[in-house]
Amino acid sequence: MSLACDTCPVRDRAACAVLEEDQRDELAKAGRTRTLSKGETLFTAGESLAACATLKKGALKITSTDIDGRERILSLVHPSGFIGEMFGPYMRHDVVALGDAELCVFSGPDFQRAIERYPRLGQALLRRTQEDLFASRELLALTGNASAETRVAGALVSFARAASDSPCHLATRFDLPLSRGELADMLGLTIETVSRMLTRFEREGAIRRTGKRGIELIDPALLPLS
Amino acid sequence: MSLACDTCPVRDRAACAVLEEDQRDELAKAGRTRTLSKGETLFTAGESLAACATLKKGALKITSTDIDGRERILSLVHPSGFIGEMFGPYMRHDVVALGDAELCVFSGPDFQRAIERYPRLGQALLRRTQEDLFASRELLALTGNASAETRVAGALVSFARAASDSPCHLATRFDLPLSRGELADMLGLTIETVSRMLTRFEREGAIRRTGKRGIELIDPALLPLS
DNA sequence: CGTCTATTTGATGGAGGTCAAAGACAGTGG
DNA sequence: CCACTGTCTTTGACCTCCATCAAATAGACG
Repeated sequence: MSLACDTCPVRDRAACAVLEEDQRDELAKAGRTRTLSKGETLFTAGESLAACATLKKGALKITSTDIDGRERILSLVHPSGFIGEMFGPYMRHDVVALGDAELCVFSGPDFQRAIERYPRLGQALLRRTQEDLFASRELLALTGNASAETRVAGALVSFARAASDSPCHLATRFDLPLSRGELADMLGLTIETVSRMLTRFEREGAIRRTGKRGIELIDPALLPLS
Repeated sequence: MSLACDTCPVRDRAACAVLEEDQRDELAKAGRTRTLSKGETLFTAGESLAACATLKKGALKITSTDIDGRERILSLVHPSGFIGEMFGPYMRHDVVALGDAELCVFSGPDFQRAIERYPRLGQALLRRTQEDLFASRELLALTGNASAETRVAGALVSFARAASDSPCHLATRFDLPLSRGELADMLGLTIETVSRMLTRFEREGAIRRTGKRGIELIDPALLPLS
């Protein structure tokens, strides 16, 4: 199935936005639309198939699972994000839908050809990959030697930033994109500790919780950021 | 000062190796050689100057420092490695020499122009940046919820792998590229804990230590990897 | 209303951080 | 050659923070 770029919700923001219209249509011929429902797996670590995708709707998590079966969330992917493993011989991580999601999927070789044909696409991806690298290092710094309090606070601020339109501004009301368990897996903590920290922040007047996922930032200055 | 690519020790492995000879000479005109001595800083987080570099000799660490002044090592850079922040308006992290080092340095704009002119260069950097991203995520997985024992063991194996010629083989004798303190900063532990774990591994017969930095892998199977 | 799952809260213990001090070297100068 | 100094590492004692275990609560849904 070929792609309907005309109606694509991320056509101006995704990597392919740097292409001319005819180039994008050409690329679209190599891609396929795919929908995932909550919890469904897009890629599995170790798969020999190199592939990549642009996320159109929903959210994904990139995870690795250690020997004892404990899952670690390495990154979150938001709409217009790119998940790419064009080069390696196999997929390095699991990629799973956090909720219902919709993507454009390309085979690794197809996409590599597109990069060679359209240098601007490669440059756009380079920029994106560098951003992903910085995000990964930021998470590394956050989970490195910070206290549980600081980690949870940092995650809240990071979600508040992602939920606002401008990246330097915090949304005051937003929904957590993750369950307590997923938040714990991302921060290297346990469900109980995450829950306790949220309770503490609410008791101290920094946030208010509405339902399981809703967060309202009352006084971000009370969050113990590092 | 223009660069002497002819005598460059990493001319076949660095990103610029994908260029034709005349293209590389052209790029060299924009670059400068720089030497650093142990502990010297190449880039400082927050610097407004976008720049990038290829490491020719020595080793670097990429670090971030949190508010209480605790340093976290986010990545190590080995010869032929690329340190690039071409796009952002400012440097995201500190980059410091672990020992004496030698590099080619380019200004961000100069290098961006080179990428536009030579698409193969951009593709090579994309591949490298993806590798860096995977390495960062691997460290994230290692330091996430593993025990101190597992983290130190993982670091040892990773260094043993880096010290051997083939990436799937472990060197049996090698020198740690980091001090105890740096190792601790990289693994999110303390100096004392790192020291205790090394003592434990030696007592259990997994390794032998010679001097401060020397490590001999006696029985890697005894290392408690996850 | 009953069942299932996600979350919260409490009690307890252990891994690792913190504080403190002793070695182990390398370099310096007498 | 030998003290002296400064830095890095090791080792020990103690205590804190967070994981673990356990149970209560809250929603979601049939």
